[in-house]
Amino acid sequence: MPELPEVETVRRGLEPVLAGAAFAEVVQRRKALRFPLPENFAQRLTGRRVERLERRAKYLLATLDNGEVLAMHLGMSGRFTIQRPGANAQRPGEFLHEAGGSSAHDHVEFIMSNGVVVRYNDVRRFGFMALLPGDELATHKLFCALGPEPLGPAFTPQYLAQTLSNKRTSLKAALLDQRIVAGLGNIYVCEALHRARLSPRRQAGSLTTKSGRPGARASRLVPAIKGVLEDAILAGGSTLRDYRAIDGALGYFQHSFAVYARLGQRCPRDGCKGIVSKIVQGGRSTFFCPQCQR
DNA sequence: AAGAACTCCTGTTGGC
DNA sequence: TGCCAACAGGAGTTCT
Repeated sequence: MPELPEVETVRRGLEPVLAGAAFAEVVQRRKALRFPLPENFAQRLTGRRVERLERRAKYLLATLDNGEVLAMHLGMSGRFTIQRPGANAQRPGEFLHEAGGSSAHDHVEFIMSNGVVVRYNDVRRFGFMALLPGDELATHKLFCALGPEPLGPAFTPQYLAQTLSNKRTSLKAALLDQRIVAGLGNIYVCEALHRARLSPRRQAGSLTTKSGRPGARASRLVPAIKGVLEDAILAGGSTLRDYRAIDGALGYFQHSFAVYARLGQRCPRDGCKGIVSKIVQGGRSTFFCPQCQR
């Protein structure tokens, strides 16, 4: 479910309640999510203080006062909700979890020293949590192969053209590959390719010119990716089905989609008369405008 | 060895 | 209305 903008929105919501607080109690309702939860998970967290909450790709990283890092991935349907101390009555229109009390698919609960209850809910259980030594993060198998942050300075047209050179897979599949660039998912790849006027079917290696320089296409694509992500973060992410920020707020970037989930509608690009198409690539739906995306 | 297919899981939706 | 197949924001594993 959540891609980089949604995870970043969750991070910004959780950071004020987690950073500086300690785990007073940890409730673990099942042994495993996608993978087994860490051995002695609750015991190892209890009493630890969270020093900071960061994001890498689609991971949330809570650095603890003993040097360990709690890494959390939301998978497709994972979400965090918070219950503030004394917030018992459900107010009209309020997100269910804000009313307090756990519900089905709440798999982990963090009761913090500041009285806030943070719940991890994940219907499909494709998410997972790991507890790792901080100094081993960079070399851990979950993180060592991740590509650069798309919003970071290392993600440049030069980097992308270089990395994609000779790749025969589709541009769509390449951008979903977290080893190439880390944090994009199905929605934002579709949207970025539309902004860059590039076909999702184009061979990834075709971004590289004969001279090996980035060329016009890579030079359009990189700013398109950054722009889409920045706009989506400003909008609090996209709510398709059930994604919410931790306070229950809806993202609203879905209202700005140019192509995603807009099959059959007019391409919104000025002067383009195309109709949004849908194809399947690697088992995932791709939305694009065959008219202006080449 | 790159690239594509399959897999995990539950809930919702759309077509008949 | 009911039933059932298709599909959903991800990504590790297994195949070809």
